[in-house]
Amino acid sequence: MDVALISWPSDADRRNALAAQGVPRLLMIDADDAPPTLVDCFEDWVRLPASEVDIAARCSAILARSAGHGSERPVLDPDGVLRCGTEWVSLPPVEARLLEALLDRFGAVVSRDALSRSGWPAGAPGRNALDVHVLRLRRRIAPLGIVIKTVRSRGYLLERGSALLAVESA
Amino acid sequence: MDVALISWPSDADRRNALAAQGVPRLLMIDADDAPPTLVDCFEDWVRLPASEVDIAARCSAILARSAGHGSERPVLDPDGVLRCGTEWVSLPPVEARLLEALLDRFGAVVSRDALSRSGWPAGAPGRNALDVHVLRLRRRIAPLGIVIKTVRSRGYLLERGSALLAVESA
DNA sequence: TCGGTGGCTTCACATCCACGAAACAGTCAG
DNA sequence: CTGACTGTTTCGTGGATGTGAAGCCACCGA
Repeated sequence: MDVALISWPSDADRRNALAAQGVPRLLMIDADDAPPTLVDCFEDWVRLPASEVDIAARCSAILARSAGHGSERPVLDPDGVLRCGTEWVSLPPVEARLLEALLDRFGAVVSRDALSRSGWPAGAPGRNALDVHVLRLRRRIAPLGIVIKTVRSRGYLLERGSALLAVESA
Repeated sequence: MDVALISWPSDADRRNALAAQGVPRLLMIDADDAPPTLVDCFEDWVRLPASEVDIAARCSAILARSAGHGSERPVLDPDGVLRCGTEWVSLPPVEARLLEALLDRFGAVVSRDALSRSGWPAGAPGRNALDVHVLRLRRRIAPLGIVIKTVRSRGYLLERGSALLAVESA
């Protein structure tokens, strides 16, 4: 695992993308810019110019934090408990299986077919069941700051929500 | 809650003392010194000279991180006395054994079966005995700010109550 | 540009089962 | 005898899962 070095605020998009996937980041800001508001425990910033030593120190501090902390990526334990940060929710069996499939490809698209097979290994019920379960799953995991995005006609994609990130760091 | 500003490395003793107490710290180091190795999530550092804005930004980042760490675990004496903070309650034999099992996996799910085996090593009585004892246990430990959460169809989970955490940290 | 259509979202039910809770009864110690 | 501890029965409530149907919206074709 490595720390991503990001120019701030010019590379804000890349930062948000990496944050959504829980990748550790170091934001590099210029002398005149305002310091960023950090979105999670796996982020830090330095003001340029900075020495190699300082940058390396901050990178290893981030990694040390993420090691002791468990990742900011959500974790689903075998009992159907989804944890993210200090919060957790319990997921009923079907939704747990669906989320597991999404989590295996965190940040990437999972097709409806693949999801359906994960949720109902013995064969899916009605076509609409998946939609409804995704809806319920969305509402259940929303408090954890995790979001299921729709990729039309391709499938679904799991990532960290952006709205809640702002709240958390406030 | 406030962040302690500490000169580094000259005030190392004070830093260690505060770290032991879990007080958030910001280490201020001079231009030529090597960056410190951070001991926990509640610590950060800046290189002097630094602007007010930068220092404030780092302080609030520390505070944001510290939200949600550190939960105190209750302790169960061999004689069936459960202590948490300054409060305590005494537990009857069955409930003590149940709580012991929950405590062994504090914060994680314990299945009803496992609980049942812990509570009645010689074989469980009726199916509902467990429900009733969990109910009684809940009421008994509630004053200590400990909560048994139900994870439907999976088991139970012991954790600190959220309401009391809010009160305590206020 | 105007409909249409497929794909997704959401709601309203219906069913089934797990768990919660009360009320009651038996046992044992002080 | 009294009260704490334990176990059982019983009933109610709410969660989990599926289904049908209505609504929205982007996109495609005429």
